[in-house]
Amino acid sequence: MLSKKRFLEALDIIVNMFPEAHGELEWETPFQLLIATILSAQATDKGVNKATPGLFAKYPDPESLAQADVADVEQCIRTIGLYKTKAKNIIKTSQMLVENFNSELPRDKKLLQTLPGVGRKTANVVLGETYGIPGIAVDTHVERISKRLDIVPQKASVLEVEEKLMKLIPEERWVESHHHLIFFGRYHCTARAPKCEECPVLEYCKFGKRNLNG
DNA sequence: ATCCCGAGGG
DNA sequence: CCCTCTGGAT
Repeated sequence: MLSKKRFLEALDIIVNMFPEAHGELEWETPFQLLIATILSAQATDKGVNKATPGLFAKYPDPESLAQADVADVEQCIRTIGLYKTKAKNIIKTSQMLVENFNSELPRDKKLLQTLPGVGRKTANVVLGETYGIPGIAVDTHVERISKRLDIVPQKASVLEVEEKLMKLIPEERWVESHHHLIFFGRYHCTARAPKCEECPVLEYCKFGKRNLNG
């Protein structure tokens, strides 16, 4: 298991690899970020960004999306995976925002998660991006990197990964670190063919050393 | 544990 | 072809 000190050293190197790391979903309002993030489940941000302009042109706010026809919303987002479930969820979420939350996003993590399609990861992303509320969203990249660096057991749940990262990283760095880890996972420490042979944190990485030695 | 599910990459 | 993508609900 990698120590806290060693992990923070590796994290600083990762930060320097992608100093400009940021959220890549495109949105104009907190509501649109929420919808885009719901749509991003098991989908690439590029795929989501391709569909959301058309969706938001027709349904820019909770009021309009709350009254939308399911079939039309499905049409708008059909190129994104899991589109049937997502169409239903974003309409219902919009209805709940209008009816229960005065058309505004609840800033409370638990409350936000009462919206259909919004789980822990999505709530963390939205609250961090819009209001700067500290949190670490554990997606497929963050989970993979945490396990490759061996800061959690290979069988750890995403919640256990989140709790471990919150222990290792100072709270004021949670939101930015999340983005750095994502960029590292998306563009370097990829799932399929990770670039271990040219990796600046190889000396910290159990997985990488084993990967190169065979 | 299983289902949902299209696009892009290797 | 097979794997992966800023998961969530049952």
